[in-house]
Amino acid sequence: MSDIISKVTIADIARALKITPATVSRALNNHPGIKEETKLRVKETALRLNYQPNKIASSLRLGKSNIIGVIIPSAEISFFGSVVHGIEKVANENNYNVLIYQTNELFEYEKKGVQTFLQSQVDAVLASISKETINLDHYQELKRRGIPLILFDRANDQLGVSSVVVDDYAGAFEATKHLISQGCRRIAHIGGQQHVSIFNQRLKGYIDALNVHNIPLNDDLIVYGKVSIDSGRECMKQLLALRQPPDAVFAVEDFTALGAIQAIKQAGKVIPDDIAIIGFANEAFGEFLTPSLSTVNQQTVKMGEEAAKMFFEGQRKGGTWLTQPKKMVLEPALICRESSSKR
Amino acid sequence: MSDIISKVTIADIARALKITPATVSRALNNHPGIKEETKLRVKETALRLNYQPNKIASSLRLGKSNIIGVIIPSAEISFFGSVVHGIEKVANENNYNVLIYQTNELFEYEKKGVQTFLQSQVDAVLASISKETINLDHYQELKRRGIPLILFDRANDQLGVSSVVVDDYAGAFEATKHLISQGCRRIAHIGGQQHVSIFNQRLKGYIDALNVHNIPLNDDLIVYGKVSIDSGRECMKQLLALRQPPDAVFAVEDFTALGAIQAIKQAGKVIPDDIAIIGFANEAFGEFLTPSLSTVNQQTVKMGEEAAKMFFEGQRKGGTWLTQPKKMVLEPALICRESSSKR
DNA sequence: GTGAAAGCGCTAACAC
DNA sequence: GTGTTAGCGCTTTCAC
Repeated sequence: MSDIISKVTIADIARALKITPATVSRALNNHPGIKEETKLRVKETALRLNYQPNKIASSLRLGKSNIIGVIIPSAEISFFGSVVHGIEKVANENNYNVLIYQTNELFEYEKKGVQTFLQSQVDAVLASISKETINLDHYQELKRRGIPLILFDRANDQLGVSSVVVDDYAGAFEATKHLISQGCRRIAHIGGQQHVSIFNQRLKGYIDALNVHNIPLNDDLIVYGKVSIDSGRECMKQLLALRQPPDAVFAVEDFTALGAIQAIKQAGKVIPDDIAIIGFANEAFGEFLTPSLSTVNQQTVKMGEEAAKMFFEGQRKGGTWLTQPKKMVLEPALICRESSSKR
Repeated sequence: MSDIISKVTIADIARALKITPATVSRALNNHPGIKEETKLRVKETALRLNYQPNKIASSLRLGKSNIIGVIIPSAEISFFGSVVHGIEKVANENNYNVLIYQTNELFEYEKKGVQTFLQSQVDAVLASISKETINLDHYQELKRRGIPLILFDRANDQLGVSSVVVDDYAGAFEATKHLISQGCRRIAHIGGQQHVSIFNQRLKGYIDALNVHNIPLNDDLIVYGKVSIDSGRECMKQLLALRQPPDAVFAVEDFTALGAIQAIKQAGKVIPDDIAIIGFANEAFGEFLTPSLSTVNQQTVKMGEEAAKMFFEGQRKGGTWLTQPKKMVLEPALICRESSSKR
């Protein structure tokens, strides 16, 4: 019954048509200088025999795999899922596949990811650096081998590679400004690890927005956490314990904001009346919360698309490492929902 | 400056040590019958030259790619993200990589996914069938080629392949029973497309739970939607428009439940007091809603792990298509949160 | 316009 | 315990 079909190769097609494998290969690849008629006959036979090209063989021969390796901290964070979606879209349009490696925010896994991709002979690596990572040598290895590296979101300028990021500073500035416009004056910030540049930028945006609006900076109102629900909750508790608690919070991202919301509710305070809050990232859950969470949208799909496009364009120009690194900065967009809208 | 290193191959190591490539290959693969000393020298040199094995070449030679192809409807649904996580875990332990293909619930993409995987020479395909798919011929093609196929969650018995599913019937039964235990008597069900077996099973579980508890079935209280937030909202509106609206709703999954919640709130009714509600799938957002959403947990990570394990076990026994298909049924677990807990 | 032949990097039979 | 040789399936120079 279920006979397992032996694989059909280019040679089988050649035999069936009494021509050579070389001609079949050329015909299938629409090589100019192959008679139209031959092309047709080859393609017809390929279809009839149910031929599927062996990409592995082709990759070996051509020295390129048509695979993009993507390194992300976690697929559970919808932000990254969304970026990957954008990457996949552009990749598929260019006949590329995408391999994903999750680092779980761990440096060791990140190193292993690069290694895996090296062995898999990916044609490029698109990566978002893990929060834990400080040493960047493993990425240098890609450079030594001439494999394009493009960073997105969690970028790093020292590597001298192209990147697509969102203007975190501007996003933070707008978010803070928005809280000010709602009448808040004691605006707290729950920040993240300051060696991660995006988190540092958001802090700066917050500070400058206060300055511009002549609101004195208050050290008590800035706390640093580890960027997670739990950490957000703990940081908020600290803020609530102040003799004079804040009337608004700008959280470094949405999960942190979520934790903060839980702490605020637990303390019996009302959002946004007692304390207004805004996050960053536009995670999927934000719009479903009660009150719904104000946040900053980062154009995730576009970020992925642009990162992938950078690779394909660099490829056309002969190698990303040879051309000047480009930095693309996407404009963030404020999303005002209930959690920050005072009447 | 940035010299691009030419690739180091097995031959380079051989040359450096004045031995043959064959020996190097064997040494690197820990072949028994290679002197320990040789192995050491080879590995040392490999490290020194910064050698990275070329998996593509190895794959071509061995006729296996060490890649598992995974077909899912969407990575945005955290349910699938979570299953993939489980698959990746087991895959990595077995030195395998995972390629993901998203179908966006579209039949055409599903076909294209299988095709892509065929060309990429994946060693196995793990898939969850899209809602739109009825024709299953593209999966037969995998069979013809002897490529193991294992289904998860959205399975189909006609294909005669192994699968890992959750006991949807039992989950639905428990969910409904729980609503009954809370004192609800007019329990509605917002169902999904009935040709998708998991949705059909959930309907059955709902019906039987009512029967067992002597609650008469009421056709008005069963509406069918397309399993999305919007559809959930619309279906709920229908139910609210009844002369006698329900006092509880069992939604076919969490996004549907979310839409229903929005409609209930909009109508000015209180959850769970006026209408209790429970979903299915334990999506990430459920615990953050207000009120938090009761639901049924499906052991997603385990589902992925088990599906992957099935492949590796079948591999040891010489081909999944030759052995009897196995069906693994995971037990769902009720998660009671606020949306269904009457005082 | 098509054929012949070599080779991408690796591994496995078969030698000895 | 290691070398020799051939070949996985494809593409591409060099012929003619």
